[in-house]
Amino acid sequence: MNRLDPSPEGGVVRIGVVVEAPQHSGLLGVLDYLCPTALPPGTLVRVPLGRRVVTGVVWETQDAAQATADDAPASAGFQLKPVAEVLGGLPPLPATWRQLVAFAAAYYQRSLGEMALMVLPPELRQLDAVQLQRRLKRLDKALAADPVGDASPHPTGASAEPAVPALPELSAQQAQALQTLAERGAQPFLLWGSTGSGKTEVYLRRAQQALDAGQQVLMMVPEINLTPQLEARVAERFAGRRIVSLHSGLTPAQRLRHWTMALQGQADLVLGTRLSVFTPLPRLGLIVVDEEHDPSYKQQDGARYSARDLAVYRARLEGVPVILGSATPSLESWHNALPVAEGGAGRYVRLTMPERIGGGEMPRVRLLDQSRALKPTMGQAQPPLARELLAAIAARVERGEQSLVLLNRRGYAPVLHCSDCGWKSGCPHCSAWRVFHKADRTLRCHHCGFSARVPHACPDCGNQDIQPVGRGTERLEEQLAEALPGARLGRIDADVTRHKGALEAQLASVHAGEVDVLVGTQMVAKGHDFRRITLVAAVNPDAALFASDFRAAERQFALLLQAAGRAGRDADVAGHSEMWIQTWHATHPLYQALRDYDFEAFAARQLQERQMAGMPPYASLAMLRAEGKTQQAAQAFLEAAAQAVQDLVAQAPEASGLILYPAVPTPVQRVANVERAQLMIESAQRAVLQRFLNAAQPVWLALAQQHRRNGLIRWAVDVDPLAI
DNA sequence: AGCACGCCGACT
DNA sequence: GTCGGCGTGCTC
Repeated sequence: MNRLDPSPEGGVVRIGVVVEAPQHSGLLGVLDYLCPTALPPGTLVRVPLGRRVVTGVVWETQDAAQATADDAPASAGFQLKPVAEVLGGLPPLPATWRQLVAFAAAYYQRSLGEMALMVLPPELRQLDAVQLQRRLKRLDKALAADPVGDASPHPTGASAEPAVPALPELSAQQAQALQTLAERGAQPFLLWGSTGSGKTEVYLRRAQQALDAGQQVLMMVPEINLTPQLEARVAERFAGRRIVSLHSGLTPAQRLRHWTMALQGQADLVLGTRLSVFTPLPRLGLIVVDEEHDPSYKQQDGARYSARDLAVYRARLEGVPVILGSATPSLESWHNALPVAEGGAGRYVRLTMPERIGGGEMPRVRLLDQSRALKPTMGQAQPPLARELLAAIAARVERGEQSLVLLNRRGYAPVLHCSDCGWKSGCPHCSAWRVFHKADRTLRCHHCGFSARVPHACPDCGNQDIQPVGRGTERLEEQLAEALPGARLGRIDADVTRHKGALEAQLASVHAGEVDVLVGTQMVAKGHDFRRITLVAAVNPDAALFASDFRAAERQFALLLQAAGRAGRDADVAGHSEMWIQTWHATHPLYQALRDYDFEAFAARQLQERQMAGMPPYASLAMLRAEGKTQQAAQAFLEAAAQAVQDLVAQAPEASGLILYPAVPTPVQRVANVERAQLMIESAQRAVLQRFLNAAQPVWLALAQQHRRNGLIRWAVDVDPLAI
């Protein structure tokens, strides 16, 4: 032991450190190391682990003498190693950060170390003390040279001019919302406001108050690249403050720099995506979650956390207000904001802003009954666009107004089909069709990326006549071009956006009026402020009505309403703006509610269905997912997992309704030659589900070990799954 | 997860 | 004779 003690005073302290180690590594919890001095919890260190040195976070400190007095089972039989080095120069991560990470790890069933290290900037995990010191010195120099501005997303050379922009006048409802915010203090708020009602202005005003009070603000958005306008607006409004962005699109060095500025209190406002919910902010005073219903707040692999839910938890932890904003709140948030007297949970304060700023009306919704509209042309192979809709678009082209046609499916056609032998363009590695992309003549699998040139003839029978079936955005663009000669077409989807700068270029040409008809997937429905669009059409919105996923309707309603919000943003054109829904089910309640812009009615109906079906927010769900070499292997593990915890299920209180459903293949059963299956777990009480998962985890861990040689590849628990 | 050790096929 | 495949096992 003596040779491990480098301290001249002879004092050795045992410290607990968390390192990046997934739960199946067997290294759960906190690892013990020796250190000459007691490092405060939250300190970043480099520690030896096996034959390498890894970055870790000091979690707890214990006196060595005291430690030996305790039984210390974790280190029994181990020769404790000393900490390799301390990553000095950075303040320790705050206690609230550690509490947030600990909560997230426990709630989402991941190891503490994995959670803690995963939410640090990736670059930080690579650097040793010397390298980090160098980075910090450079940052200090840059900040000293430019007291405010350099690190902001829009560096401006001449920022000496304090160009205070004139603040827009508040509407009565904005003023009311701000007053309620001021009165109710540190609470969760649901800001329910129509698109165009000025939610952003409320965020900015409230943020201004926090900044003036010397506090930091965390502002979260679903996807930063899709909302460049918000970023610009924040930068403009708070020109005198240091604003940093935090998202996965940054270079590793930028991300480290922005994160460091947040931790050191140099950044006043952090604008970021879901990963920014973990940003350490010593002076945090306000959290904003914009478009809180957006599915991108849920991490979809690894530790599957919900940044929106963690934001609410964090706000309570730190005693600060959190504003969740949306025109179409998630039913969870809606239920939380509904007073108890109205059957809700009454946990959030609801702020309502029903009117659009400037008196602009939402577009009139027109439900176009396709079963009638398309009858005369039913003989054709491909259902075109309804004549009525084409006429409406053509009229707008003539008037110099713009139209947006929404189709949530990219590519030319979702599948190719041989009419002779029945061959279809399946993916050899997945249980899915390969999509025909006409632009580059490929058949592409959207699940595994497998791509090949489109064949000239049927690969099975040699028939030359293979037909595209169905329609994607490419084909829609082509059909519109044919039907509207002379109209200038534009398209925005993931294929266009793949090329860097293409999205910006395309948006700019729309804004410049160089596009008459814009075709796009859901990504165009988000946040963009198109001034001259007076018609939005959804041409294939019905699939969501009958999806097996209980959240499909909620998502579709939000998407359509958000899309409608793209139209009529200028009051002078709002009067004749329209939202067209080309549907086979015009009388469906979802469309009826949409026609009346009645989110409350839609939500009430959905909540009623959820309650009857025992679904969230009236029940808590977890999904046990497995991947295997065969479907049988994946399902065998799930079934064994359910079997192994039968007694735990039996122990749960009767009223909690803890149910394990049978193992089933996932909706897309095979991806990249990996078979996937899942098993749903449900309980009426979140706490019961949590206790159950905590108890089941070690059982499943051991079981998975056995099943690995039977073909189990991976498994994981997804708490509060978005899709089922 | 990494990174070892460890035992069986085709190459400088 | 070695280089290298990835199967099992360990890391405070």
